[in-house]
Amino acid sequence: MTLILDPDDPTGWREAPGAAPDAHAGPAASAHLTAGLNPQQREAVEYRGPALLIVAGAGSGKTRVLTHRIASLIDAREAWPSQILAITFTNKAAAEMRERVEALLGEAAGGMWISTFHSACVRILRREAESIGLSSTFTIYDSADQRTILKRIIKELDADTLGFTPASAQAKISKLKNELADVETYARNVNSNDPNEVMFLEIFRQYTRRLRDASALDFDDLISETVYLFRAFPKVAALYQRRFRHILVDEYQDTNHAQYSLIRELTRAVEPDVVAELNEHGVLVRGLTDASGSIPGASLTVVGDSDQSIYAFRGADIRNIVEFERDFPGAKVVLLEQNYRSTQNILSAANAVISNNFDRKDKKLWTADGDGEKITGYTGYSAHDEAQFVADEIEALHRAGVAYRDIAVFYRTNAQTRALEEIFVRSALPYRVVGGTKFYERAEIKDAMAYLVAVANPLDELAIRRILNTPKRGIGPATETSIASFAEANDLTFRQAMRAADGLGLGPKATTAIQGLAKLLDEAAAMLVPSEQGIAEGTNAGAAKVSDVLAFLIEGSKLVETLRTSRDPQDETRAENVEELLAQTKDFDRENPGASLVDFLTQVSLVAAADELDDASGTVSLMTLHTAKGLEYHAVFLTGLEEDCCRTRCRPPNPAGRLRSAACSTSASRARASASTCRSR
DNA sequence: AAGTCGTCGCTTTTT
DNA sequence: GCGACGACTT
Repeated sequence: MTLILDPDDPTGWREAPGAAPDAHAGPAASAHLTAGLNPQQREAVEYRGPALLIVAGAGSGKTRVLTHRIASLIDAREAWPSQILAITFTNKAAAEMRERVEALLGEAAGGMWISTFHSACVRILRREAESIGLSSTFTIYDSADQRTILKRIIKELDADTLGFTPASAQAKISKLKNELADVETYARNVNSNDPNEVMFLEIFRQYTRRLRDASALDFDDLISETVYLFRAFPKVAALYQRRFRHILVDEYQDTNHAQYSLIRELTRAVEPDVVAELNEHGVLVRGLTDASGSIPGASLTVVGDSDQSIYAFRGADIRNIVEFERDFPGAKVVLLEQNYRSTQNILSAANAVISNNFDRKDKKLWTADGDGEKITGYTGYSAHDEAQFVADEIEALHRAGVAYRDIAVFYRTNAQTRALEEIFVRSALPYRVVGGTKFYERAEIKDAMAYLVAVANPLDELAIRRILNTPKRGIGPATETSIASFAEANDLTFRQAMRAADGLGLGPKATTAIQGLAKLLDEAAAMLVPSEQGIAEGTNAGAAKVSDVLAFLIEGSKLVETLRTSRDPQDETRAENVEELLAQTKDFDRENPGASLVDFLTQVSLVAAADELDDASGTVSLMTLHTAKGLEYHAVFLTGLEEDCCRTRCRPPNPAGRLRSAACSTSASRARASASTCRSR
């Protein structure tokens, strides 16, 4: 293992006076960084110490506090930008936070890491991949990819007879990974008399093996593998523990065990023996060590509110925030209770719902903005009736001068958009569904992306098999199987087996087709090799741009051509979608000069629904309550509030025309979407 | 190998 | 109510 000095770590910080974190650093911030803050917000910005918990009720200005706190740390020279790691919930929130910090400081603050858990982990893993035997161009599998693999495994093992479905296996694997239980840990606890457990272990094993062989990680791996990396290689961990002196985590109530463990690893002190090793490798630690010769753990700030925990289904553990003071003894707690976004009527209604939660610490949100307009309740006779009400109300708001883009409609599940969309189309209301079936989930886009993935990561068998016969080139399942078994028998990768297609004894047509595809992918990969100068600099100089590679692949595979000449009328739209993807890669190339294909693929893998939201769109936004978290609108509609609306599975379909639907809207005041836990019974 | 028809089961919520 | 998948046909 080699330790390198982080390339984007400015060296100046070592010389700076007071660079070491110091709890008694004196008056913290310039006045402009605390101006206009209430006393509690100011306290949260100015507090200096190892651990700070900011309990921030909905709409209490926590983003403001976080950005001011970061700016204050930098402004007071208590941290260099590169020593800051801030974790946000979406990439969009990260970009906004960076802009706001830079606006406060009046200068660019490059080197700050502000990102989601997943983005930060990918960045670390790509850099340290070789330590854990992974290619730095590893693929990130989304849930559809996971399901495809699990489907194949379940079929091969006949596991469906025991009731396993791809979805059930995926959920179970995800749960285990979020609890940091890897296959071998699970294997040790398996009850060998239970055929279900034995079968699941086999599924888990195969799944793990296939991802490893393909050099691929799923979403949950991104977090857990980073934790394993840090635990197995203290010297690697020390690089990051040394670097990040201030770690700030937003939405802490929605962290799961793996994310919690990651934070614990990152805030761990570096022991003197490891400090000595860092020194030997030329990693500078001067000014960071304390009297005992160790580097103290980073200071940690978490922001959250247990009333706003909505991700328990993906392993979020509310104990992380409830037990923060026990985990980090001596932690300071600041409560933000003044709400700046809603009127009292809205707060009271929200409170009435939340107060039904058990185990709840009472919080009293208040506002100085007065009662405001009352919330409107409406009970419809059907989903369509409800949608019509919403549409009429939106029209009324619009006539009263509210812009469409300041209006949002929320629901629990994506399936609930249907009635709304029908009525909105009929009423000619401009709207946009945020999330749901995304652009990148369309089959033709996944095909084009699979070409890029296959070029970036030649080990990725899933990607290659997806495009093997797309567009149709006469390679059917039989041919596919014979390539796979040839690879297996000769210890080759699928890709290598394709290159050696001559020896497979297939028909001339199939052989030519396979070799043609292998050649296309190899040539595209060759375009990505940087020039000698680029290699010498360690940059991407001389490598083809993403859009050039994609254009080459589309041309060589006839992907768009095939769609254009197809008889299926829908294929014209599909061709346009692929062209749209090409346009997006051009935008990417322009906005990210020097970025690689892997950077593009990573970005696409990690976009959240809310990241796609275009603030200037001029349309009403439709989205799930989960997607809405952290967003803000002038008027919002909550639809489908009736009991049991989303659990049709266990109930017969609703008798026609008698579905009770409830919508409620708030307007003429700024309402902030902030969903709350609603545990039934 | 590709096209057509009929059956099953599925959806909370997401990085 | 829709889409994915398998069996069947050409």
